[in-house]
Amino acid sequence: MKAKLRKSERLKKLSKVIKEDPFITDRELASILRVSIQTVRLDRLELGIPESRERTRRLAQEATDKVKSVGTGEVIGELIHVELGQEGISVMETDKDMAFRRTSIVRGHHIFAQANSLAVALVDAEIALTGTATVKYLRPVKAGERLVARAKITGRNNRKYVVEVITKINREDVFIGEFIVFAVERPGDSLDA
Amino acid sequence: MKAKLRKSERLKKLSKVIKEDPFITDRELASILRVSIQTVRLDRLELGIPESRERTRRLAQEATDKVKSVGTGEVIGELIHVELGQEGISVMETDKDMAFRRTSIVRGHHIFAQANSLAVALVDAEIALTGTATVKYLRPVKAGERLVARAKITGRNNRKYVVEVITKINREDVFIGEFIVFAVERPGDSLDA
DNA sequence: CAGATACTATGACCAAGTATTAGGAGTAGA
DNA sequence: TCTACTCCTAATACTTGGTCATAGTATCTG
Repeated sequence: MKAKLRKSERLKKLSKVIKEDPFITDRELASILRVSIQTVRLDRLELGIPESRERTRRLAQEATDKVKSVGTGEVIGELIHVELGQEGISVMETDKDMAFRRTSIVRGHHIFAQANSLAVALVDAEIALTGTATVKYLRPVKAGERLVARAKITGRNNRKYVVEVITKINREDVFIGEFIVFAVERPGDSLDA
Repeated sequence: MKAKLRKSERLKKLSKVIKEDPFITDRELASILRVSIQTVRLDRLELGIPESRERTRRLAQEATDKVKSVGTGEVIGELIHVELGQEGISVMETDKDMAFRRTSIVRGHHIFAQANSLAVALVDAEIALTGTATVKYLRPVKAGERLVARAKITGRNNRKYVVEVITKINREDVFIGEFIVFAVERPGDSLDA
């Protein structure tokens, strides 16, 4: 069974190497693993790993999609309900890219980002900017948990809006924040209260 | 000179189309532009546009680099000075990807992210989590401006740290925040004060 | 020893190119 | 009108990084 062991180890190493460097070609893989190119191809086939060009293509596709989904929507998370000037709800799926690697705890600024962009989106004005924010993290959020943020405009004074945001995971509050948002005509206007 | 005009227009259209869809092949380009593949290749050569696979490769490379620069470092921005448990400075270059497209004003959560991650990094503990944050945006930040955040630990009570962050652009304050950060042994510990 | 499993080798083929050379079409100036 | 020119197309040979199928060798194992 010596060969089998060698093989399963090689398969592991193969996927590891490819994960680390998706651009690598079969030729390079062959020389790293000290086997023939054919073996590498068979191994890839067995593991269902596509060819180098396909891997690169997917990476690029994924990346451009990601950029678009972040850059195009002005709101972080998915807006599932909005009553302009009143209230709104946004949902955000968290993943390990948002978290500290050691603990899998989502970094605070992602939760803040969801809440902040929702608060800003609620204000019915050409341009709205956050003036101040007071937030509290009630419990750590694990990567993979689904954040539901509900925001309400609770006060208004001229161009100044008070927005309260509560973010929950399965009905449990995990984050609460108060945002003072300003509707601005020309950027550059003072943000002082 | 009719042909020349047609050509220069074609070149423009070529780079435009490629910009919109970097994955497109010469064959597809040829049928879109109603010329032969050879012409497309010559045009690309003239414009210094690499082949489709190379373009994809670069896209993927760029994307993975970006992901790494965000995901690898636990701190948003570049840490240029840290005295653990005392103070630290981080610098972040802003760009248009961080801003609202219409106004080029950097979204608040990016500024928050820099300050928050710096505050957390200052705490000398295995795991540190933000408990509460109170922040104020003093003036809008334009894409391209360089943010310098300086954080100081101003108080400590057992596992609870008070960190004050001031973010400046050329000595002008643009953001000020107070973060209460908790040093936690086991994730899941209460975050209440 | 036979048979299975693992590995290597070979050859035909493909996509999407590069690089080069050659030739036809239209146009502009002498 | 002829010539020279650019522009476009075509044809050919070669490259990379593969797929797919098929055959041969090595090695272990019952």
